Amino acid sequence: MTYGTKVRIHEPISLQKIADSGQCFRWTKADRGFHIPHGEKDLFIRQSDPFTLEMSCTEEEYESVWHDYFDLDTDYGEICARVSEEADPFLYEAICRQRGIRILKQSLWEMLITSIITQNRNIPAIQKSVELLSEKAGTQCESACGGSFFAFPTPAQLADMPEQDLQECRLGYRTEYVRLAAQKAASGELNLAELTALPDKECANRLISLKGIGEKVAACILLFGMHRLDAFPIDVWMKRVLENEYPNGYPKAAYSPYNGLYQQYMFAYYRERKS
DNA sequence: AGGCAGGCTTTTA
DNA sequence: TAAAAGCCTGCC
Repeated sequence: MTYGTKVRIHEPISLQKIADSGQCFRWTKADRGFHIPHGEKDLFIRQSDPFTLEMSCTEEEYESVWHDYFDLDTDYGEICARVSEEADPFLYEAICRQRGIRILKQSLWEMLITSIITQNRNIPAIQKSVELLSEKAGTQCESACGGSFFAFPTPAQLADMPEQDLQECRLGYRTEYVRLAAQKAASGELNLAELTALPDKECANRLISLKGIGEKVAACILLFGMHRLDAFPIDVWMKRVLENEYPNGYPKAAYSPYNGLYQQYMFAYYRERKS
């Protein structure tokens, strides 16, 4: 593998922390770095220090695709600096420890399906299902390494999967949820462009009207698929955080419009600390 | 109306 | 055997 493009960025990033943060399920370890499928392109990336990214793509592709994928135009330092150590020592510590996390700009469709799949499952199991779906229904694409990889299936590809193939993706009772969402997206009944135009609350409600999507999954889709940084998913880990660290209430209003971003630091910190 | 219990596929620890 | 980035249905 050749890493032809080297970029210096202005604030620290940690690929490892992003990989562990539970927002991407197709990253795999490769060559002291990671392999990342994204649409019909893929990337091999590694870092020699917190400010240097080495990538397999051309500079042009970095500028047009990957710079945005890693959300490098958002000033995380500024957003984190709003949190006061005196007022909120727990969040402050979480941010210090998890510095380098970013909210990736992944495909909305892929995040919609992936988020449905996450319910009641652990991360290795989620990764396996997403990979199986891609292998069985996704387009085979040419990889930057010379081999090939499978893109995440489009709505039509997913909707057209033979029953047998879909069953083999180990989705359990979520199989029906995935199929229904794919059929609606393929038919146009669910229009992702229209969804994107809705304000947070309406957007979440539209998603919740789909079978298999509740409040938590809808929040994940907003945060990870639409980059709505205020969306605040409360899963079992965040429930523990809120109960144990904020017995007198969490100052959600004060942290708008970045609740989702702060949540990501707390989620990662608490999970790491307790496991 | 809104809250709660029980069930759900499969994998992992 | 229980828990896992939860949601749905039925019941009260």
